[in-house]
Amino acid sequence: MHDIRSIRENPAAFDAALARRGLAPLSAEILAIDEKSRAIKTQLQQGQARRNEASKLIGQAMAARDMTTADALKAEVATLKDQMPALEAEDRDTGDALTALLAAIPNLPADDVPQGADEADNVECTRWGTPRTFDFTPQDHADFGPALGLDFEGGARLSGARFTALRGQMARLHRALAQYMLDTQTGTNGYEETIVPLLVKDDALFGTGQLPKFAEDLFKTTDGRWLIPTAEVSLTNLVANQIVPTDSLPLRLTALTPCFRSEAGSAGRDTRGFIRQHQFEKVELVAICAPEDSTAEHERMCAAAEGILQALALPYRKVLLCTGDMGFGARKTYDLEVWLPSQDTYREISSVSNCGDFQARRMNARYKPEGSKQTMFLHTLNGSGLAVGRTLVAVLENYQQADGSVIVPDVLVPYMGGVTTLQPR
RNA sequence: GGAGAGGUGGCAGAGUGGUCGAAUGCACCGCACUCGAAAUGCGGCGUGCCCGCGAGGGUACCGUGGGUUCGAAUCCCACCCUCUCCGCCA
Repeated sequence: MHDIRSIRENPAAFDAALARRGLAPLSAEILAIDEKSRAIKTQLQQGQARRNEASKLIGQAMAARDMTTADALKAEVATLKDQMPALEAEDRDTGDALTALLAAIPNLPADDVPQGADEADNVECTRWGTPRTFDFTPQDHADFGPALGLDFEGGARLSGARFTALRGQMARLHRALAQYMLDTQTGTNGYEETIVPLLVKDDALFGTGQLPKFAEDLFKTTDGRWLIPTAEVSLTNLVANQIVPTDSLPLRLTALTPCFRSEAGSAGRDTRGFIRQHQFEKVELVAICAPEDSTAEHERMCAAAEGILQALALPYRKVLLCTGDMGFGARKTYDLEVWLPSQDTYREISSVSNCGDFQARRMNARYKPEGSKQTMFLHTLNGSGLAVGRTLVAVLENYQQADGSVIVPDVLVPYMGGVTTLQPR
């Protein structure tokens, strides 16, 4: 959500930032509505002021038994009240229009975000690890996975496309990955373990920016709630409408949850395999901090996500997203892309974003800086640390052997009850 | 799901139709006293929005949304949430 005052003060800068996102200028339209809205407000409030004043006088007149004056004043208020509903409606309508307009505008990119149209313009920051040289042709996990317990057919029978069941050693490996990630983020990296609701109300999704624009990407329950598409929604909204005690900042939270996405816009993409599912698990990282700390917090969070890939010895690259590829709420995003041998390319496995005060404004999450009487909006950040399903795919593909078995990465062996290899059946 | 009680400022807690944005206490801030602190005294102390260069003025907000009334924290309706008891249940 954008601050109408900053748009008022510098409409040109606002439009310039929108242009970086590939959007047409909006400040003129916004400010026209804003001006109209304020004019109506002023008029309405003058009416209310007179009504309040007259009502007090009526009280006094009646106490003095001066019915003539009281009746005259009552008549005046009656006239006033005839006009007010129309003004009230107009006030509500312009206010709603302004909110609707502002709520649909994405966050503005940070200055150091590269200009670009789509993912082709993203900038690679670093590469870690060297893709393994295979002495056989590496297979797609969708092909050798079923023999190891990836049950695509079972999932599809139950629930349709993009649902998968995991069985036996595959389920165990998935659990091992999730536990390892959670242990690392709560231990080494100091994020607070959190269990959150998976069903949330409209307000929560508005707060993080999924609503009102992206309802079609979500699943909705019959009682009007929504399944979370990411634990970012639940974790970040924990501070919604709160004034967070300054000494508790930064808040660093993590949660392992299933995530539900309708994938409405991705028909035909990644239809094979375990890459793009309606339901998948993810260890999410969220940080809530003071504005001056969010840049450092962003780097810290990204490092926390990278640590998992490094511990698993999975080659990856870190990419700085360009203006055209960033999500709605982000002002700066790093993607981590893991090497997938079967695709001979890097695929997204984590996205780490600094949202600045964009989400905090939408959900009214504030703090009171030391020595200040004024509350200020917090900064919010979120990142995957990591997407468990995609990490499973990366482990399978990078650790596959010619015989269809998969070696378990060293750090996971304790989580696998000592099992060192997944054997096809 | 049924019955009952209740939702007021950072917290506790008054307030059942007019001068209530709201007593009082605690917490907090400033000042005085003190070498300093405590205690005490005095003063201050909610948020959003609109108007104004400013001083300041206005408006809205007592769970949420409607309604009655010249006037609503207070009356009416609906909904949400919390607590207690009963039922059911992982």
